[in-house]
Amino acid sequence: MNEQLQPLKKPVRTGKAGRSGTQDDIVYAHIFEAILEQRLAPGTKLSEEALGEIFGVSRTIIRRALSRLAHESVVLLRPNRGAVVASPTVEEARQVFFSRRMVERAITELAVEHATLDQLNELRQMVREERDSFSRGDRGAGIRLSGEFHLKLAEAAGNAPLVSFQRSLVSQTSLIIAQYESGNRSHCSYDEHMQLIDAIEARDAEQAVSLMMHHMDHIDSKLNLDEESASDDLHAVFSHLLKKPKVSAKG
Amino acid sequence: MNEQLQPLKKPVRTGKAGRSGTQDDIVYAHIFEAILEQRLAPGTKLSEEALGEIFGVSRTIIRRALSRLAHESVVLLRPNRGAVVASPTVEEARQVFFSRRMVERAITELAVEHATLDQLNELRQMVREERDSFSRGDRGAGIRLSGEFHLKLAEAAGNAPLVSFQRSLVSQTSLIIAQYESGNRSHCSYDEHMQLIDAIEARDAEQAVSLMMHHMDHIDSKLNLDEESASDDLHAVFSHLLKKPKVSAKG
DNA sequence: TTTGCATTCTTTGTACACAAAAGCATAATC
DNA sequence: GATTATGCTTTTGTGTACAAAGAATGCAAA
Repeated sequence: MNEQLQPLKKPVRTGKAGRSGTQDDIVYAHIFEAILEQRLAPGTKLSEEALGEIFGVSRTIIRRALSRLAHESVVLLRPNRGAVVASPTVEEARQVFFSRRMVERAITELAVEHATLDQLNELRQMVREERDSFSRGDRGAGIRLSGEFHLKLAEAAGNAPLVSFQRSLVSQTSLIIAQYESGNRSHCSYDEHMQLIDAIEARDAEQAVSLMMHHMDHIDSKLNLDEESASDDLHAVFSHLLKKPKVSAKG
Repeated sequence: MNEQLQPLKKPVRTGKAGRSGTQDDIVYAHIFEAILEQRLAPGTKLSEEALGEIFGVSRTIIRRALSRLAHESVVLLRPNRGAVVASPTVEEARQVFFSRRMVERAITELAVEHATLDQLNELRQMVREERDSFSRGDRGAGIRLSGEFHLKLAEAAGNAPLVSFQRSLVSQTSLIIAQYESGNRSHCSYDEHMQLIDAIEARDAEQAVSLMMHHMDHIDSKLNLDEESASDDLHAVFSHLLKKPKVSAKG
């Protein structure tokens, strides 16, 4: 209980905000990152007081961060019961993927029209970082960077509502991957990301969309959503009843 | 300053929540309704203290409601500067409409597959209410009910992320209509809504999507986004600089 | 032993007080 | 007379105390 971070150092990268972080941005980013990197398992209870102590801020800040996360369906906010890390069911996962296909298609088409060379080079840089993460075995960072790639692509498409929706979808997708990805098949999406950028730079809409749809298929096929989801499914079904306050920060 | 509602009576309809309202739901719904019905003009400053006094709750509740509205891009939350009713620019309006076309197409296709007869009858009931509002000259309620129709349709489609995105888009669309609709052409969408329900009930996907797309065209064509947006545009451009604390509750 | 109830304890919900930041007006100086 | 600086006011940001709602535990009765 008495382990506490020195008051809010690491700004993390909150996406793009120039002012890299008011306090709640920082808390938000930390919790989100912890969820993505599976240091916080689905179903884990997120006590306001405990988090406040850990981050050295009051419950007010924590509450705002949790509220944002809840709006993106990454945590579940139960009235009078507090927040838990969301445990998407198989059906919810399917719905997220359906929406993502729709959005990614639109984003790709818009990006072919609007993405600047600067933006495409930024995207390439992100893919390199993603590849480095996987090659040094940091799966959590890899998943996070892969998500940030798709978010950056949405920004390059230049449609604000789509960006906002995509942010929510990417967050949920990351959670789903963390929960359902079948073990050892490494999540090596960086190659497909690179090809996608090339097709966009060539302004080849048909090819770009085709690559994106295949990319979605590949992500999909790595998950246990369809067949063997029996045991995992059972776990997912009951995980919101079970309370396992496994705050797996190093003991 | 000393006019105050008796502490939070009218629950409004917050959408579908069984427990029809914690305090912030009620405040949220009231402010949202006021914006939709143009009792709060774009650019209007939303002071936390004033609203708290009006609704008889503390700033904490107001702040949460404003935060939700900001997440839906209905109000703009400027750090240390407070909240104002959003003033979507022409470009932002175009982006919202682009996203809406995409989402409405998907929703229509899903609704053809999944909507139950009960849901379709509920939708018909909503359209009747919408028609009644317009026929008794209540344009604000009409716009709101029209938006709620599209939201209900999204729920009938059975995809949670789409519902959430649609909620945000509908809110923004209502704001855009309030800001840009060219005067006297009454917003009589209820007829198209009825035809749409019929096509969905007939499970005629092609027809339903076609109707929906034409419906979008019609909404679009009633707005001043394309040509004559000069003066209105100027107003929109500067409304975030000007401060006009026109809290148009009856003085 | 098990089940139902009551009490206690933990955790969230709300209000309020204080601190800090931004805006405004006044005044002084160039 | 215009412009800038400074302090004054208003409004938001944050922390904290208190209230209320759930959950857990223990005791009693069947």
